[in-house]
Amino acid sequence: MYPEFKNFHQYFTEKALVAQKDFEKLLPYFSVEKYPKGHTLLSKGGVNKHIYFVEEGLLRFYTKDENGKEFILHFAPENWWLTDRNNLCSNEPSEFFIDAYEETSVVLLNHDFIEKATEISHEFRTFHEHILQRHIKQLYRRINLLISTPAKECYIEFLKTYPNITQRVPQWMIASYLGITPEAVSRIRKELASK
Amino acid sequence: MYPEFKNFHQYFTEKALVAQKDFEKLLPYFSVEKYPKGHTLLSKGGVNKHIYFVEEGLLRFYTKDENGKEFILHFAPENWWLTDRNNLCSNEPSEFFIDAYEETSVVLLNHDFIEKATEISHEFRTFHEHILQRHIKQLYRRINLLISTPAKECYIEFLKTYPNITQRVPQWMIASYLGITPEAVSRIRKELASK
DNA sequence: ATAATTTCTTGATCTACATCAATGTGCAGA
DNA sequence: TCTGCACATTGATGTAGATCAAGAAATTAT
Repeated sequence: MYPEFKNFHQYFTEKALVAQKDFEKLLPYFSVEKYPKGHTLLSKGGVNKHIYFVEEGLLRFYTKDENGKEFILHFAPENWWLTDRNNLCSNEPSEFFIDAYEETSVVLLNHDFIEKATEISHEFRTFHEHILQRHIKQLYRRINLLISTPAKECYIEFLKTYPNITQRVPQWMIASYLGITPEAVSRIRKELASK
Repeated sequence: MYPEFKNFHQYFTEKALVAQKDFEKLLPYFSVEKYPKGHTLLSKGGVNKHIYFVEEGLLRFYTKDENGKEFILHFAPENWWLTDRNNLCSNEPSEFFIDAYEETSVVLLNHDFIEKATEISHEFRTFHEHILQRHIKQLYRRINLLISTPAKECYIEFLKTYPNITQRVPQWMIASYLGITPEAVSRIRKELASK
């Protein structure tokens, strides 16, 4: 069923507990897109009101400093959400970049979808609120890690948050996510391996 | 008007653009509390489903590590919101602490208030969504700062976020918020003063 | 006011991680 | 298969900020 958005469907019915009949009502309100490796979905200064559900592949959300150095705020592999939430409500230009690191297919939603879905399905409404709250909590956890913990433990936490992503992205992206250098990641790994 | 929650009222009518008649309908749905300096509103392991609007005073939101060292995630002076959002939806015990660093009076809301307010006032609904999104954006900015920027600039950004808080809290709390030591804050200040 | 406690400053050393540089490794294209 | 090129490793050295320690200043308690 729904080969193009199997994960999305499964997520809605099994995680968000949205009834199949409600899901069917929502079919007209979203679309599926496929992006090649390296495709840019949002650049600094742009406006992008989409909410992405990653069906397959890997997106990354990041900033660049004056020298073009990238800082990754968030990876989004299969079954993750990604959006520049600021953009949703306002028309302010974004400070962030989003691009596809692998060939990626996404389910494309916008604010109307959320409105419609919360109207149709009480389950979705509750679930949507829940994921927003959980997202905020995760961000606080990450801040807490960054201000309280040395790089080695941040790396260990990273592995827990994104199991198997290590094999899919170059080391400098992990370093960029952790706020350290690729060399430091290499040494941390060496040390962890020796145990 | 409303001497006990003047700021709250002003915030609702002027910032959230809630009509006076709608505000009046909400009067039965919240209460005002006053806490003495040092009062603990939430401890790790506890559950606390309140949303606080700080009418007067100063709350802080923080964690502690195994050695009891505190890490401040968030200050909330007048006109700020504070809540352990995870707690709102679930009954999981909290990982965080909240306490009053000054004598503080808060407007106490809970999830029902938000439901009611979004039902009564479309303006509030939009505004509430907006502040959630903005909150997430702020958290990403902070993460971005932490992974990309040396302590001095983090300190400068802190001053922008919380003008005048410097005079109200000890230096170690600022250090704790920035993830550095009080000595480092002292040196950063000295350096900034010499310009 | 005096004592006690907390906070702030400053200096001396230490350490985690950065930077720079060289070498090694695996994969993509001719 | 050889040639690049991006990526990973390792070593040598530098530096921001930590830690430790002592004294000054400010606050709070007696």
